[in-house]
Amino acid sequence: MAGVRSAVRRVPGPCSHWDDNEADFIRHVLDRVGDKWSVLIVGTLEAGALRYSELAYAIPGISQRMLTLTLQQLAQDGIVSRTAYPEVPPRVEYELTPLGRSLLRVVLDLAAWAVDNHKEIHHNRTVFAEGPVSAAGTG
Amino acid sequence: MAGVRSAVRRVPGPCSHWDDNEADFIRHVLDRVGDKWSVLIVGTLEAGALRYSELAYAIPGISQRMLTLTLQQLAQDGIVSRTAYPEVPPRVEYELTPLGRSLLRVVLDLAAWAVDNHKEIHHNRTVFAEGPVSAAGTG
DNA sequence: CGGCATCCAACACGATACTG
DNA sequence: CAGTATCGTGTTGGATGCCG
Repeated sequence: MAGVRSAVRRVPGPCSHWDDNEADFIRHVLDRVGDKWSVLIVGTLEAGALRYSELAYAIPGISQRMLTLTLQQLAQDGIVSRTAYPEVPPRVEYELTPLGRSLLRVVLDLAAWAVDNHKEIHHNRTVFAEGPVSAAGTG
Repeated sequence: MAGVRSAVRRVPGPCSHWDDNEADFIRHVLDRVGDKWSVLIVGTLEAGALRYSELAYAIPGISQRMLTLTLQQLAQDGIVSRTAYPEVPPRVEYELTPLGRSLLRVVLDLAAWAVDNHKEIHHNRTVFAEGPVSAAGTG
């Protein structure tokens, strides 16, 4: 954790910013967290394990492709666990892992920030459209 | 904040999940947070105000197009402030607003989570490639 | 039921060239 | 220096159809 801040706080000098290594897997996590389907799925799974069709049902806008794809990604990262029951009518349940729950907490914080500030953001966008003037004297 | 949880915790019943309204602006925030350029810019601006060219310099991989575009988005949302100095050699400085700083904190938390868990995630992806078996008995 | 493969449209992004 | 406009392209993601 301290590693991140130490990498971030460095004044943007000549060429380097934060280490490419760190930015790399941070970007990877960002790809998951920033993906709306991932967030929606993780959020939906907060209540407990759900079947494939239940997820598809709970998240109206999603396509089978995206549902399957995102679930695979999340399963690969160990965020959700996939349990297939070898029954005649196939049944597969997805559930948040401990790692997934810790991610959920972070995502929830993010959502909380969004809720706290969406009014201000919306307001900013509105006034921006009206008069985005922002200039300063020459000195 | 409680609004989000209350919307999330509801068991995915018939058709509803979380309110479309909430998911809407959460998605909007996600579009910013999930965008690597936005994160990079916000992170780079942590140190203080920077000029357009300084940002381009500090973030090697970015194109003018993306830099301008992302900066506009961030400025519209009130995350960064744009100050143009009417000098002969044009000078424009970008700086995090209080809102932007609060976002930075959230992003930093996210990055911290990434740092804390990237080893486990990477490990999960590895073992997933080896033996992703996960089945349960019929009951 | 759960999942995968294919096709195709939309869009995001980068590179380039030009302006004030 | 700080952008804007345009074009080409790579990827994303939805719709469809088929299989265990």
